[in-house]
Amino acid sequence: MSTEGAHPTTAATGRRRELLSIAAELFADRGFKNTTVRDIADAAGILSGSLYHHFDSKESMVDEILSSFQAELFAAYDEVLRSDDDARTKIERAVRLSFEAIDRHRHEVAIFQNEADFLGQQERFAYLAERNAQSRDVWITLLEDGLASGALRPDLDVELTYRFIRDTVWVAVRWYRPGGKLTHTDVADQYLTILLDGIAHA
Amino acid sequence: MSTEGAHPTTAATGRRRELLSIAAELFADRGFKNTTVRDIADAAGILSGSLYHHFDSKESMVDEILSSFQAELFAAYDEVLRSDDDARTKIERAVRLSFEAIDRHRHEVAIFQNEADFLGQQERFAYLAERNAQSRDVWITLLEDGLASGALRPDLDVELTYRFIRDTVWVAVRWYRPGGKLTHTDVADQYLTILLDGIAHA
DNA sequence: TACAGTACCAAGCAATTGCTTGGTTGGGCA
DNA sequence: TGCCCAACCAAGCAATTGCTTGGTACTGTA
Repeated sequence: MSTEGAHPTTAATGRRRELLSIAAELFADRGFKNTTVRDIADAAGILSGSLYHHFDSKESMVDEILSSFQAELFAAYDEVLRSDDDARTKIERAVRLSFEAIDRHRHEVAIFQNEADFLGQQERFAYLAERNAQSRDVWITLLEDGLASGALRPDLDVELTYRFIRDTVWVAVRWYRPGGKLTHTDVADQYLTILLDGIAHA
Repeated sequence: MSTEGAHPTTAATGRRRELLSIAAELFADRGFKNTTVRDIADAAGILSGSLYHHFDSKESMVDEILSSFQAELFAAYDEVLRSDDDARTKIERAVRLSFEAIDRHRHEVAIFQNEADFLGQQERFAYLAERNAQSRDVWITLLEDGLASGALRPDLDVELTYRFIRDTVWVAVRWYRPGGKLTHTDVADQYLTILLDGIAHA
């Protein structure tokens, strides 16, 4: 009868986490709708029905994958916001933090990128839209602080710049692979260089 | 027995085009796998079986949608490449051209962005990967010309810059809506400003 | 040794899916 | 008038889907 948190049985038994990880990889690669419970079970070496010993639906699997990832991510954003770094440093930290999330949670990021719009239509996943709004607030705040402090050029359209950064950062999940030639720090460095100073010759 | 072209009956009868347009919107909004032939038929006001009078499979519908769009897009790229504009102008034109494509063919762009990876696994859609490579060639050429002519800053990583531009441009299809407050030209202007000169204060 | 709980299997059901088949309708043309 | 043909309907089939049910093997604990 323990009812703390959205996922009462999140006290992962090990196997549960393992299955979620397998599911996350498949959801990220093929899409949620395009992954069958039999696919997941096959990858785990069990029968599809056995999944329902651990989870009560395929939906609750994505739900748990996404919500636990989001919780971790937004905790990190909050820390940046609450720090007393200057505006430019905060922006840099927020960008680096995002690439770090891509490095450590590619499947979760990919699922969110690909499925949030569609899943968000269901009431169960309404928190996805809330998180989106929350993320926008973070960035708009950072950018406005940057403008106010003179760190950013005054002719920027804040809303459009926010979208530019958001899209640019997260879409990297499509090609970035941990363990590849480029570390997530390398990518963040280059992206920040372009973002802050542009590609044109000075 | 006419066998010219990949789609023998592409000589659109009007109704055919109409059905493809309806399908494209649904594919873009819900995803290919997530759109049923009954969804398409309902939206068109006919029964699902009647679709098979016009097309021989759901797959051939996306196929036709994507391949005809790609043909148009790459013709436009070619024109930029063959022009005698300077390097920077060519880059600007290529960016603007992409936003124009998003404006005029949002559904097609969205489908390509969302489904290309998955569909590309099938032999039938191998041309998607080829087009991707072709697009990369275009951009790498433009960027290297820009570096050679001194229009771009010499410390740029060409490969990463290519990805940066590609991702940034196409991902805009997720939020851009024709007829909204911002025209595609507005968006292109702002994006080019950031891309070329960065967001930091000079 | 008895027992409880976790992790799973074996079989199958109801709904949904893409697609097929054989027929009907109505406008254009000779 | 007779015919054609594009466009559609009505019904349904086989496969796939998410999920359920009733049971079994194994492990740790008292």
